[in-house]
Amino acid sequence: MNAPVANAQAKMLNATPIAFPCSSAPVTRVTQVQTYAGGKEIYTPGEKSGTFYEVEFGAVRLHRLLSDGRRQVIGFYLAGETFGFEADRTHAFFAEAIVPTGLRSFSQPGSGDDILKLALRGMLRAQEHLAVIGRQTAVERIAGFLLDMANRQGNLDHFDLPMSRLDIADYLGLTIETVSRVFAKLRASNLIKLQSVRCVQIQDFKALASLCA
Amino acid sequence: MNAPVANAQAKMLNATPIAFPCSSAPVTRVTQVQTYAGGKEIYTPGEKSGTFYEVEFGAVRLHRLLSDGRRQVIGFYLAGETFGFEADRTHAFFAEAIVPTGLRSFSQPGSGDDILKLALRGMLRAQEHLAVIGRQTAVERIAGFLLDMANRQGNLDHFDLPMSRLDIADYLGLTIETVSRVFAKLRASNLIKLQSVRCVQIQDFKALASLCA
DNA sequence: CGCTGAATTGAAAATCTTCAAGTCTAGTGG
DNA sequence: CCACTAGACTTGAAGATTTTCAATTCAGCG
Repeated sequence: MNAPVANAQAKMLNATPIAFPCSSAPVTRVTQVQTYAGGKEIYTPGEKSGTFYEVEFGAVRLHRLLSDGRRQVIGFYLAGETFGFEADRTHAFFAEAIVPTGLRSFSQPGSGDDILKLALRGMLRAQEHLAVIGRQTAVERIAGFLLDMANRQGNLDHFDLPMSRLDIADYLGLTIETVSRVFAKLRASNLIKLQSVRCVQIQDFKALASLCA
Repeated sequence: MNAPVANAQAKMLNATPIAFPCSSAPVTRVTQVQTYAGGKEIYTPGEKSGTFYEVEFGAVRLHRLLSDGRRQVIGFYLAGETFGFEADRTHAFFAEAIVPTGLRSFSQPGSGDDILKLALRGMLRAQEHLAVIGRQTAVERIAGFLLDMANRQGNLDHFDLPMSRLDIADYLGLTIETVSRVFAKLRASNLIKLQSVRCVQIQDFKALASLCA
């Protein structure tokens, strides 16, 4: 198995979040790391917000449920990325660990500057998401998604896809079957290679980028 | 003709932006109102940002161009709404007046609190946009779009659509023909009524909302 | 070794896009 | 006042893409 990053702590399972102190405080007071098993909820809609989380390792998914039972994935957060502050005093989404995940939480954001920087980054991310799913075809969306994921993991030769195909589908506004078929097509065209189902190697960056319009 | 709001100043045309002083300063220093004819550029990508704009009347569109010539509309801003600060020091999008429009500009945002509030509101709007175009079918997207527009114009019985069908299409990731057909279908089902091409009356709020999943 | 959930694949049906005519409407000029 | 025009909008039909439903295949785990 080749997954390079996200499964590093795969052995640490089923633990309800356990807090433990942690030294290197980057921005503010309450600094601790909690670990979550894959699939564990971090918060739910309606809970009061005000706490931020930085992903130490693993991956987090934000989503919401539509009234017909479908699910919309709002975003993914990888190691080093921050989430948890939303526009309201109250959370609008579900946050879940996708794989075993460590989160550093900040119950008091530092200066107004810090929180502003985070808000702007959050907006940038939302705009990038918009840019990807505003495209018309499934191939364009998935190519854009893969490039974004590669970029966020340092443009390594190969990288993890910690989320399931269904997560990707719900993120891109497609069905799981379409996602699967587009992956197959990209692989058949030698644009990507799947080292395993959830580990992608981009073989032709330029060609992939040209698909994103 | 029935357009209630956006064309109030339709007679004021072709003016290159003209600045004139204005008294009621809501937040900060440099306060003035500029008017733009429909179709006039407000700023372009690459310009340095730092100035905010509040729409006094009219409507503004943010968009960007894809490499294949297609256009993505990032958002619409109606009277009372604020735009212009983006994640970077530099604008990432085109901003254009859709109809004759008056903008109050703030070259120095007030306190950090003010700018943060605006950033959070901007993020909320981006998330709502995501929620709308993340849906799978054209009917769902347009129903969601109409409800959003109605909501932003005070849930009046009828409201303006200052933007063209093409603008709507580029906003929702659809073609102009699909937008037109869905409007026709909604009208045929008595969910909406078109008082004119760009003035919508929602006849069945609940039914429309139920289409949004 | 056989589960079980995830992922892939196939075929038919539904939806959307594309291309090609129209139609409508506001603005112009006779 | 009325035609005329240009641009926006609508509508039709064919083709392409995507979804849906169903059946396999695959991978990790007891």
